[in-house]
Amino acid sequence: MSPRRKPNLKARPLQVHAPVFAALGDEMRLRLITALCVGGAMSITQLTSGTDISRQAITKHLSVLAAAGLVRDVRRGRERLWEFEPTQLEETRRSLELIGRQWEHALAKLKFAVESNPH
Amino acid sequence: MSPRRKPNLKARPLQVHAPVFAALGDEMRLRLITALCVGGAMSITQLTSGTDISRQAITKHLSVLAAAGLVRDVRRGRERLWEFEPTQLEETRRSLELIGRQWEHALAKLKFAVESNPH
DNA sequence: TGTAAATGCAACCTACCGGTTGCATACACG
DNA sequence: CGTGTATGCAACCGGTAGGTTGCATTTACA
Repeated sequence: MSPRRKPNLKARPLQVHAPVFAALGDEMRLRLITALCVGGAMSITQLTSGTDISRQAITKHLSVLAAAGLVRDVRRGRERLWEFEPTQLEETRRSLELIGRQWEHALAKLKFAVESNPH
Repeated sequence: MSPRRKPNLKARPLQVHAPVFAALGDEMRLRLITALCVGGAMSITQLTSGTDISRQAITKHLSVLAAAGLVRDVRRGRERLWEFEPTQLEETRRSLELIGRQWEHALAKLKFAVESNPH
């Protein structure tokens, strides 16, 4: 018997991560994530300054990121601070890792089949 | 001195991965990737059967994935086989990993600042 | 050689996405 | 209490993404 890999019990289909990938699929939103990640929690106006688009556009981007669970907001006085929320990103990253492993596994199986039936 | 982390020399900004994330941000395309990954190279018609959308739609999705470097095609006779191309996906996965680490690093720095200036 | 299968090309349509502008609202602070 | 700052809400707009349909082209094979 070939050494059997431990089955991944909570193997949710990759498709469930589509909204997260879609949220990440925009340069400006990736910049926002980076900013929040290295700079800590920031307000909308803070995030807007330094960009060349309007505050409303930034607000929309933050909404998309929040809907995907990548950031969350916390009210403080009259301002609304946004902060990076690492859990969802990490989970999505692991799903990519899993795909890579499945690929290696498929390759190994193919190689085995070829070797055991060369002609 | 706190133990300094080895600087990541080829630290391309996260934004360069936006097209890859955008390509991954669609359920159907994630299904296609999964299919190619576990099932090996497949033709367009093979990939179309089992879905409820047209062959042309599948072709477009494959083009998007190919443009992002996630799949590649190889002609064989009158059919065109598509196969998963793991390199780009792995690189993108590592960029997510990096973000997570930057976040942890920022947290640690914040904690240090708070502890060394408690009042 | 003729025919059906696999694919390519192009036009078209609709919905949504990223962005703007204008105005309303909440609230810190002198 | 008034004023400026930070934000919310909604309408609007152009472009493009995702899908379809129709027809042309290539090629395996009887």
